[in-house]
Amino acid sequence: MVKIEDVAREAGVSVATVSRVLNESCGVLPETQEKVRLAVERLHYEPNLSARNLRKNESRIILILAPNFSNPYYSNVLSGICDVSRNLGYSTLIYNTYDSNALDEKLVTSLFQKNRADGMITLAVNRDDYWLAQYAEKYPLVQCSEYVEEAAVPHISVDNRLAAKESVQHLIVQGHRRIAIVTSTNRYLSSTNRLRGYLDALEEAGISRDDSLIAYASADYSFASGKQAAKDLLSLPEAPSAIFCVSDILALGAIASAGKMGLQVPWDLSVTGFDDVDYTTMFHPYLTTVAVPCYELGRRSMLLLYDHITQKPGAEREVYLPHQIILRETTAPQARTDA
Amino acid sequence: MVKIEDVAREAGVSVATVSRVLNESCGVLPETQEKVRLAVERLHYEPNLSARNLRKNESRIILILAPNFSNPYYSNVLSGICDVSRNLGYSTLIYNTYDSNALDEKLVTSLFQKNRADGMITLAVNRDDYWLAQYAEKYPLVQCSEYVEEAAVPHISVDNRLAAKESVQHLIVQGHRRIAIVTSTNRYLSSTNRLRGYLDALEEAGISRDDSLIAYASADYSFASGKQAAKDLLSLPEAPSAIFCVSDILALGAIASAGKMGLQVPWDLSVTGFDDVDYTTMFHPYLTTVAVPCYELGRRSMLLLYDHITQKPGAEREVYLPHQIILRETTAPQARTDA
DNA sequence: TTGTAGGCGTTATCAG
DNA sequence: CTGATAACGCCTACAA
Repeated sequence: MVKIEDVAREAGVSVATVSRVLNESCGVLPETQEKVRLAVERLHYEPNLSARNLRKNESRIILILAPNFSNPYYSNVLSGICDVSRNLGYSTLIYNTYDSNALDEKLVTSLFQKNRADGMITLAVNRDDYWLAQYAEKYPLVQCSEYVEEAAVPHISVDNRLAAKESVQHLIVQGHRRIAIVTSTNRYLSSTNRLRGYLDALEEAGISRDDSLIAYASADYSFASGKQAAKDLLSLPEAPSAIFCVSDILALGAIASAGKMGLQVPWDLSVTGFDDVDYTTMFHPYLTTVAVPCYELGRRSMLLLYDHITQKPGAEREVYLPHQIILRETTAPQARTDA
Repeated sequence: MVKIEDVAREAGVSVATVSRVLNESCGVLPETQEKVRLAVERLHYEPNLSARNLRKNESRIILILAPNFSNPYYSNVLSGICDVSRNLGYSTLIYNTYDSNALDEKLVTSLFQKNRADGMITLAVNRDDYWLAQYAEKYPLVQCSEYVEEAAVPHISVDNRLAAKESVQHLIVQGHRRIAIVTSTNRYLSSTNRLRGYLDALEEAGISRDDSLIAYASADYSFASGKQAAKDLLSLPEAPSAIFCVSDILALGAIASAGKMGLQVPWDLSVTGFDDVDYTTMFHPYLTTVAVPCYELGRRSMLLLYDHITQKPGAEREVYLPHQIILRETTAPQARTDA
């Protein structure tokens, strides 16, 4: 292993000078700098990060708390984070939280005390993970997509409530009155807010709430659970003519269920999803959904975290990125069988 | 920050003793051990990893070189790696290689010289990434799924050639003679081997090779490119009655193409995929495919890497995990229109 | 069984 | 502008 001392000898200067050239390059004669650079080249010198980190008391590592990445939503967010962090000179350490819950305060705190990470981005905190607030006072933290409403901790997401409302309004405009929702039993704030948005839309349109039209899929938005939830809904004495699903995969499950029960989407049933992941346009009917800028969400999270790590004055604490309602083939005006 | 010295003072022993308890626990009186443990508890002491790593010349970090994780195949492998590495006391650093190619020797080597990682697992090397061989002489490395055939570098995968052969044989048994393949323009060994397996099966069955039946989809197995490749194939004067695709997503694209051209799968066309990712059973017809044990592949990779890091004598250098042909709804006996 | 002390490779504070 | 040197927090001979 070649170290700074070797470079100093090779360049005929002191280690201090080498270090200066490597870091700031300020206050060193251009010719001395050149000598050092050449020596570094010749020896293929790379500074030892453990030593540097020890000395500077930093790690240049960002911790990412992510649930099962198989969800394409998360993989896109991850890409965004990784791209930015690399540009900023950080490495990204990924901790699998296995579809939340296991997200343990002690584990996380220990990683920071041990000086393993300079900051953290969470992708799927539960709305009641209150411990985060206390944690954020001590270490740089950004919550991406999901966040704890009551805690004043930096977060970045989409306006889920508004997006859901707009999506349901589209259904209402199409003449639907019996509109169901398939949400999830997880404890994500997004699920709550999408339900709120759904109710907002109904209320504004003067449609009274019917709790039998609120179905719950599994915590991890599994296809099977979406299928089951839709089946239950469609088996109701007064079945809905439209279903708003809080995730694309759930919507796909709902469509499958409808097909199995002999219902044609969108003619017999309208379905909408959320997120706009790739497979929404892999099969007909293409899914009407809400596009969420996953990659951008990731990118901005890292940028925001960096502001907090570097203690940039006036760093934002709350960012909402624009969403977009994408009309495709799974919604249609209600067939007027009643009224 | 509480350090080992504080613990020593609190416990009334020397730092050496504390260190011993923390690491080996050998040769320390049980009662002394207890004193130390209590002090650690009281002070919430966590050893500083930078310092420890500097001293022990290790990082306890594993580098994972992965392409776009949005591919569910990779996310499952990743889960397997992460689970094992955590148990082994390693953190996993993920480097996005953006659908290969950018996998740069200099970048990787520098990460090791800098002492940032103790070992590396690659998920998608190209079959001609020969530099890996030299690299592997200096640093622990395991290639997962894809590997460089000519290089004697540890790798773990599935027997792609055999699996492909078996898959095509299933088609042959069903009476198909004009069997096409949709492979990819990427430089993965798996693509090559699946093509070899396809040819093996044909040859063994006495079916002569027809290069017009070999189509190439995009390097990243995109749905759109699968669609296009299938379209070209089906537009042939003598169209194939079965298509073997080297990836599930490609197969889904082929099915979409067939549908668009008025062909019913499996009655008018048989299609098979590869990998068995989740969405193969999200839409009818469910895909006949080859199941690859992704999670297990990841798990075993990390285990193998650990053997190499710890220089376990007789650590394996070549591991093949069993695959499984899964018959579902996209293959059927050929409709005897010819012959 | 336990303690003392030197050093891992850097950076940063001083003098010069 | 440059060089010597003291930390950073930990582990591990070696000594007791």
